[in-house]
Amino acid sequence: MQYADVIVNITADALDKPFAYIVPDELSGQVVPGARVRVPFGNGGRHVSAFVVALRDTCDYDPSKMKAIEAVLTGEDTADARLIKLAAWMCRTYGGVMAQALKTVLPTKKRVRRKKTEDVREELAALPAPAVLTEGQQGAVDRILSEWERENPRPVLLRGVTGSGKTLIYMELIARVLEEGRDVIVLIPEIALTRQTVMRFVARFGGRVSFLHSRLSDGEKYDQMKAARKGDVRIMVGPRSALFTPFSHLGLIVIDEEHEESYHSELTPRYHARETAIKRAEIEGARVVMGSATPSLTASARAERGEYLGIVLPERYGSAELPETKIVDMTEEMKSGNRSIFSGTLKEELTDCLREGGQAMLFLNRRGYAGFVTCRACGYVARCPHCDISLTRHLNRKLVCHYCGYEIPEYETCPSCGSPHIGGISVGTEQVEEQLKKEFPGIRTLRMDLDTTRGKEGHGKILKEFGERKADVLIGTQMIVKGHDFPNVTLVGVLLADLSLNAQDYRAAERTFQLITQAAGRAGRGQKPGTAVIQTYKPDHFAILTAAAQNYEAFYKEEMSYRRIMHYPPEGLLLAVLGSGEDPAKLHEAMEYIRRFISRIDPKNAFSAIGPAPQTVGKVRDRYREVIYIRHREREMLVKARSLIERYTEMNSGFADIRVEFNLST
DNA sequence: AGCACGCCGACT
DNA sequence: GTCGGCGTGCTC
Repeated sequence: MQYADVIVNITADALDKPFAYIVPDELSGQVVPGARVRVPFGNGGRHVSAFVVALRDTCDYDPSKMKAIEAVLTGEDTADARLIKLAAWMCRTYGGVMAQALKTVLPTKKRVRRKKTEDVREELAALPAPAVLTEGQQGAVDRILSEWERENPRPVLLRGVTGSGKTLIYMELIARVLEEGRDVIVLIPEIALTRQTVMRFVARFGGRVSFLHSRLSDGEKYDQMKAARKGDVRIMVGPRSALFTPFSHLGLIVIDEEHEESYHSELTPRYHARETAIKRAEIEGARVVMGSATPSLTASARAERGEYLGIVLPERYGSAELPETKIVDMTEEMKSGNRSIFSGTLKEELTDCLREGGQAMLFLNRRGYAGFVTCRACGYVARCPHCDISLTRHLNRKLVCHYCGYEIPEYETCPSCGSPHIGGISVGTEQVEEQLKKEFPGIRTLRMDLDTTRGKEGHGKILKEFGERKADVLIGTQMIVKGHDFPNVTLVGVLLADLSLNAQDYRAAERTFQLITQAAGRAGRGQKPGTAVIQTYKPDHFAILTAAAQNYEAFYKEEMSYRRIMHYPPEGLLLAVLGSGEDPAKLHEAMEYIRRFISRIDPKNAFSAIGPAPQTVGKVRDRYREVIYIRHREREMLVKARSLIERYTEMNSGFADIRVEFNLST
């Protein structure tokens, strides 16, 4: 006998679980995961449609109480049916079960609580007339439109520095798609959904545009999705989850700031919005346009191979010029006796900036700094000889590689210069603010980091105050560099540019380049020319040099050759097997078993597996976390490895308390 | 969600 | 006596 697990209705909490049904012989073969079926439900003689999420030969439910599937529903090409198809693809591509994929893709109605939505329309009077496209922007629009004439238009990757007018190009394309009677999804990183963005879209498209953001309740989100389904809304702007807006005639998906990490979901299914958008567009017959000043290496590599249409917008929009950048070697500062966080150059520039009535932003790139060990005299950082990833200090006074588990005892003195000033760095935005007030008495500062933005609207409030010139200097972490336009900022200081180079991750250089490029791009966005001061212990590192020169091509070339040598994505595929458990010894043992299992699937050694090693964050909510990386050239092989490991861990009782997840980087 | 079951008030 | 209110609880 064959049984099917079926999801009846995910809009009600109580029904949000699989129900088991008998598969009649005459329907076997047609009943497959992802299929829509008709089933009897409840004792009132009801019949409902449901989604098959799994097939099985055994059942845990009493078979005498079980009902049979009545029919397989086909031929309906509704928005829901297409989204379910997408969910089935996500399941195959990213792993996990169909029920989770369905929950991700279909709008769920939880408790509906209606809040009054804010009306921004009054503020619109303040906006200028619609902008006219420059020659370069019009050229880009024309190239995209002619690509759309083709039988199978490729996804478009638009590269243009901050201020080159990517948003204007999107809007022009959106207007065309709306004229065709088709709908549009615009994905943006959550942090970029500012009042400014909202206003620009509302000014151009009025009531046809709607916004999703994290402050909306589930009920409000559901209402928006309903409005989109009905056709009351034609453009949905929002983060990753907006990708699943149930439009019935989807024509275009825009992905702004394509390189942003927030497009990669941390929850199962661990989908990537870029790949998933391209798949949804394929199912719906829609197009994809993505843009960034600093595209991900993956996207650029695909454009280079011709899988995407790559378009470069060279000029900055308006009269603003690129900022002048100055790289300051902090090792030299230390040698000349300056032990402050601020270099002489930065202090001089800040003094000039304030005297001329300008504003400054100080950016402390703290990402990935936790746990790495550096020499404050020479900037030396210990790296793994096998993986070229910086080592992490553990509580047992050992330095460990998070990729392969290589470890050495902690240093007493710097192996490079002999200085005893080797240890963990701890600089926070608070210390920067304190120090700044000491060195510049009377200076007005605002601080923006996780602590100060926790409150409701905290982050919008800080940006608003800074925009109104209520402070001279804005100090912050990466969140201040994302897409905010302050015309009066003429100086940007990057305090420790190489900090993020030491993240325990093969993408460290890519992230550093992106962050510095964007930080420097904040200076001089209005009429005044800007200056960016980049303080670093590694003034010769290519990621810092190319970012200072705003030279994407040079960075791309160099970084790609490194990825090629190391077989890191996009020059190879990397499957992370993420294990977690409460008992660290048990977890490690289980991960060792997985590692051995991998070498058994592949005796010829076409897989290269590294690890198990602790994950970057080694313990979360009392669960220890380890990872094994598997590299292979072919995606199919990694997908196969994943399903074999999945089956292996399900069948072995030793994995009962261990949770295993997968993450494929391409 | 939607339907049954169930335990209390005013009606032919 | 019974018709109907909607509060719980269950649906493979």
